[in-house]
Amino acid sequence: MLDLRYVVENLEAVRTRLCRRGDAYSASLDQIASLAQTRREAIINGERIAKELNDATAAMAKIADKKSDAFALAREKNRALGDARKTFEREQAEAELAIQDLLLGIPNEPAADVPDGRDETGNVVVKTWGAPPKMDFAPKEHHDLGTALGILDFERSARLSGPRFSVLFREGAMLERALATFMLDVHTQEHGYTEVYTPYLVKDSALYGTGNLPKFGDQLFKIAGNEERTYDLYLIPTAEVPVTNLHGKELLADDELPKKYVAFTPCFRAEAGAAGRDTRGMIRQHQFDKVEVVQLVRPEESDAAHEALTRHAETILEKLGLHYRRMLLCAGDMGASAKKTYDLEVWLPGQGCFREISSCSNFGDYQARRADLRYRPADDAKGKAKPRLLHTLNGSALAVGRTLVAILEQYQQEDGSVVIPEALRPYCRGLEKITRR
RNA sequence: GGAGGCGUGGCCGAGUGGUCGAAGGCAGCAGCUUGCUAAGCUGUCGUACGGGCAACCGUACCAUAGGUUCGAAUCCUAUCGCCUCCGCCA
Repeated sequence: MLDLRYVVENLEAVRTRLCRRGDAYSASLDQIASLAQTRREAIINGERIAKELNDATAAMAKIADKKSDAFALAREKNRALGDARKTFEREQAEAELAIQDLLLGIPNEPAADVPDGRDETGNVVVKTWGAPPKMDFAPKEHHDLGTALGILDFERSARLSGPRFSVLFREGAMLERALATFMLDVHTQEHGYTEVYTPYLVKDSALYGTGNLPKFGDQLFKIAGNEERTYDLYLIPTAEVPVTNLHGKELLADDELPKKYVAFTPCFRAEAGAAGRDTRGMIRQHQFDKVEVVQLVRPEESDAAHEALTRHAETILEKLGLHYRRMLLCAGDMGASAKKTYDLEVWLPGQGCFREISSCSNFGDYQARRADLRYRPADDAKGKAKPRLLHTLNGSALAVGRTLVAILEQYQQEDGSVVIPEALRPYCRGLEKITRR
């Protein structure tokens, strides 16, 4: 969410910058400006009357005889003031509610160094690491490989849960678990992240905090039932949601920053609107595992933290020897909450293309304002510093299922077996290769 | 699931209808001390919004949302959360 005062005072500049996303949100911005004026007038009027009433009330407290005519008269007079105040307060509250609704629907401003572009064709290749593995045969796609090896099963998962799920057997299941442990170890031991285990169900308020609600509810699984509950629960679409909101409504001390968390969780996505896309295999599922890194940092540190965090994700790919490239997303292809995003795309020889395996974003204070993430800066020369909003960042490091896919496809052999990357072998009881049984 | 209790400032903790934004303590900050030494003394010290060039002024905020009242941290209702006991359970 953008700051109201900032929007009102920089209306045209905001309009121009949002335009880069493909929609200037002009109508919303104009409504916000107008409502802000209404709100300001209601505040001024309401406060004037509140002052009057407070003075009158204080005077009443001094009347010794509460049964006197003077007291009764004052009471009558003040009743009207109280009603008037309530009217203005209501007007203010209504304006604020409407403003809030509009602001929640407005995306973040793209950073200045984000390229123009309306969709993924506007994204820019920043770098490419490694090379496609040499294969003197036609590479297979992961689902054919995995099914033949008996480690992937999409028939039974369909029977159990419908489309967009999978069952993993033996080395498949082991690899999933090994990858998660491997990634967690690297991030906690080498990159300084604190491992955290969170709930997989969250209140809607947490989803407002990260920006998944109110606009993208169709991507979420909402938990049905339970009449007695007064709030909605959702399955998390990513660990970003519980982890980013972890310190919501707290006031963090300067010396506990930056907060760096890594969490391994399942992710649940409705994939509405993705009908027909990636229907085969493990690329796009309703449930998948992901190791997510999240940072809460001082505002002036977020750009550097974004570069570092992206490197942390890349490290995993490099340790696994997986050929990939880094993309800088253009303004039109970024998520609504982000101000700058790098996607890491891993090479899939079976599909003959790069596929997203990680998305690393800097959100500036956009999520922090929604989720109420603040810290008190260290005292400056002028004395005690005011609380400030933090900046939030996160990235997949990595999507475990897609990493498994990439390993199957990049490490496949002509006979259909799959070599296990060396870095992963200690997590696989030393196993070097997956072969057909 | 049943019974009871509790939610106050960064933290702890007073306060049960009328100058209470809220005593006291801790932490922090500034200064003074330097023979009580992981010390002592003094002062200062919330957040948001609105107005003002500014000093500053005003309003709101005692879990959250409503309500009663001339007036609510204090009374009422609902909700959320935590604690204790019983039951159940992995």
